[in-house]
Amino acid sequence: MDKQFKINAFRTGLAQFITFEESEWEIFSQYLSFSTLKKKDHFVVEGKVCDCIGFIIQGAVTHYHVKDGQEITGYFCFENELVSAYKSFLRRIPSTNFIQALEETELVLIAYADLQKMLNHPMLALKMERFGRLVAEYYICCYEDRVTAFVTQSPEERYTTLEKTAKDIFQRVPQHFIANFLGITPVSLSRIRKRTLILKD
Amino acid sequence: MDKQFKINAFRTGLAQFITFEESEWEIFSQYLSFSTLKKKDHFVVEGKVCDCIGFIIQGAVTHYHVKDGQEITGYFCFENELVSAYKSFLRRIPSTNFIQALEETELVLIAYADLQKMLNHPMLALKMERFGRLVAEYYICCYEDRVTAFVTQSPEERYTTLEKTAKDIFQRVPQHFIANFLGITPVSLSRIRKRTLILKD
DNA sequence: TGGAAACGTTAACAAAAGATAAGGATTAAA
DNA sequence: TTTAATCCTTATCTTTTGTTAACGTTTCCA
Repeated sequence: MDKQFKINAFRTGLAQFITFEESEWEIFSQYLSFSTLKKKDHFVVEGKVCDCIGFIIQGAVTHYHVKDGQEITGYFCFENELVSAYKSFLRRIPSTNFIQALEETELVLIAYADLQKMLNHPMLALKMERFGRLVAEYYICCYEDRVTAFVTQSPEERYTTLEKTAKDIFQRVPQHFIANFLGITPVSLSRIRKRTLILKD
Repeated sequence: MDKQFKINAFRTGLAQFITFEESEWEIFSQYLSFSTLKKKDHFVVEGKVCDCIGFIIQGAVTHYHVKDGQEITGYFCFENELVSAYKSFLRRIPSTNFIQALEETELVLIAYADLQKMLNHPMLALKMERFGRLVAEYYICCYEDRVTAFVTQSPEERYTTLEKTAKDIFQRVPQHFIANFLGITPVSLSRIRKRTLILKD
């Protein structure tokens, strides 16, 4: 995939958070790098500090933990979303989970060191601080909903909500990943689907 | 409680995020206001836009949802922590939950409108953007752990972890609130406690 | 293209959690 | 101080979930 295309797509995608003036973009874009993950390639590995934030131009990734030798999927990201092991990235500590490409995935990357340089760059500092703030605030809102769902809803309710609000995920992600995401086992999700399907008639 | 004391405590407490120069503090502190909540007073009510971020000088609050007429506690905050219904505050939408004082609680407040003024204040803008970013990043890290716990751990494991890492909560918060926080019913938590107590001998 | 791996469903059983109610202890309030 | 409210525990029963394993499909490679 062409770099210029990726850069443009990135700029468009960032508009949900912030827009750069030409002069700012010229500087900002010099700090970007690019990466293509093949299916099953890892973006982050447990035990290593996550060094980049990625923006997905094309493709999809999963976040998963390994517990007792089992992989448990906690999250997915698709096109036009940022991806990183944020706690690891922000605190510079080893990641506790893996991030892996579900399909061939095209990314634009911002390295931690480069982000720091931009935060210290007189022309960019204010905008980058704001950019960081808005991204972080965005995730807070997402997380708030997610935690609320775990606290106030049953697994079946969480499934029903997901099925209503993000039906496309089911076309794109194996069902047992979605089960993990909902905090239940694949077998249990299969049962819930059967139950709720009958009720729909 | 004396305002000057509260302001000083606030400044000290903010040091976990950011430190202000004298000149900055003079401006910043003019935007602060103060509040004392009596036990059971609400900081935020469902259906209303949350207008402030509070910093707890003294006291404790709970976040709770009402579902089918039942109160379900999702979170607690204590001294030296910020409190707000963030999604409501940030997006200017009605809150989906209540925030209520568990004890008499002393707060320093930043109103949304004032925060915007500070973000536009030439002397303060950069620092406030950074402040906002760091606070939001802090919560992302908290939320990441919380969601991970829901996805990868059983209720019993979540209880055991909490009991290890934040035992003091049990001295300060009714147990059925903690049950909600863990995503289970009070009856179930009581059983888990009995189970794990026996295993300890 | 043939064999292996991955995936979803189902069954059977065990374990855990939810719902409801009752009882006792503590705390708060009238 | 007496009454009421709050809180935790326990018991019983129902429902749901977890666990393990089997089966048939589909997908993926080698």
